[in-house]
Amino acid sequence: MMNSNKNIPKSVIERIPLYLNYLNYLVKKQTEMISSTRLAMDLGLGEVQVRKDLNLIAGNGKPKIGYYVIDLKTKIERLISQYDTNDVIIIGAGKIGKALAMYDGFEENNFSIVGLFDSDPSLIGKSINNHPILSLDELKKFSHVKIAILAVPAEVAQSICDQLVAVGIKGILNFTNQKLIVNDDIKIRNIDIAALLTILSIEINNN
Amino acid sequence: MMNSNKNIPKSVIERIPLYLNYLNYLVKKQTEMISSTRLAMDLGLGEVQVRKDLNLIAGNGKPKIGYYVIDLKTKIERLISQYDTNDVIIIGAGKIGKALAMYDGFEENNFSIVGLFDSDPSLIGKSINNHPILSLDELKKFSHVKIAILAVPAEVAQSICDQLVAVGIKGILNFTNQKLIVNDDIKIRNIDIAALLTILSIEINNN
DNA sequence: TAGATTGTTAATCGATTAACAATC
DNA sequence: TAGATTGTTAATCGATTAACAATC
Repeated sequence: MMNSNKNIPKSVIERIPLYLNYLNYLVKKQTEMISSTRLAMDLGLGEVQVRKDLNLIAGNGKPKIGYYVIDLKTKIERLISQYDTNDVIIIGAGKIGKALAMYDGFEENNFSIVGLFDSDPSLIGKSINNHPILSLDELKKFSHVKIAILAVPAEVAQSICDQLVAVGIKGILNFTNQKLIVNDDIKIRNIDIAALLTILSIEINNN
Repeated sequence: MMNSNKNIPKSVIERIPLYLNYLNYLVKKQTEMISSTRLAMDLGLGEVQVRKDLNLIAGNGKPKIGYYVIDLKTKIERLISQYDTNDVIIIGAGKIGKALAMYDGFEENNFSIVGLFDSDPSLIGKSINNHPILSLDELKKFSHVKIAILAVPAEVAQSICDQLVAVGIKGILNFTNQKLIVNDDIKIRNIDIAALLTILSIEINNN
């Protein structure tokens, strides 16, 4: 089974969700074709950049015509779902973990929370938004899961991260402000709301 | 009142929360001095980069000695709090807004949720985690607030964004996947959890 | 065909890193 | 003083953009 990996650069990968999101909107509007010019305008990107990105991702724009919406969407979805990355677990049922478990919007984007874990014995057995809180010992039963959302105290983040990797997790959405050290086949993305508010503050104050 | 604005580049601003976070940790450990070498190692950054950043931000490292922790922290905090950006409002009491209102961790980082708004009349008057849900008409009473968290449906995001700007908001943390068009004195940061999960999926699938 | 749009090659830009000078 | 660490100048790298060629 040939794998046509063109090794997409990080900067391009980070724009793919934008494209996918816009393509979904076009599908809903039943738009068949889209030009890079239009796409660039609506997403606030450079049009050459869009063309380069789409060419790299899909490689089949037609001069004078543009790109087939469905075709682009299919190509992008193929990039995403080669392996099953729809099932996601949340580690930590504290403030953030709880808020995430309460949030019901994952399904809309084809992600599904299939487990919620905590190390606090007094929480285990309770449920948040129909997600029973499980002990970390049960992690091994979730070995098909590739993505974990990490929402534990910073002090234990690295050690729990190591446990996750040990049971086969390949990608971590890290809500802690602890920098995680992992092999480079493990992918990490960090979300820190307070950090983003801080950045906004600095930008506002810097005129 | 002289303003020693060195016009800090975006890439540097984005690292400042990392530094601040680490400095807080050092203060807690009662560490007085820190070298760029050490800082770089612990944060996973290049040491020349750290030196350049700190020099730009604080400009007072001492060869052979390093940087005074307290001094660095003070300099960074001065960047942040020239204007009052501690008070934050949340717009939208739907899935995400609710989850954010439930999340109690803002105070730890000196941010405080001072208002929660929604346009749905059936929600107004109710409370989430002791935050009463207010009508958007009441926005004008919050004119001292500079930062808003936007968590409304994508379709209304731009028009509500415009309203926010009209009442004096200078920075928006945008949880919608709508690209917001604003004057460039208004600062925007986007958070899209689904997009980050998608990026992780692609990276995992791309080997 | 002519014109609109894609695709590619070269130039530019910004950020990072390397090499080295300055200094406590 | 010698050595460790900061600060700066130049080189490198990657990503974006500009100019233009290819093509439906």
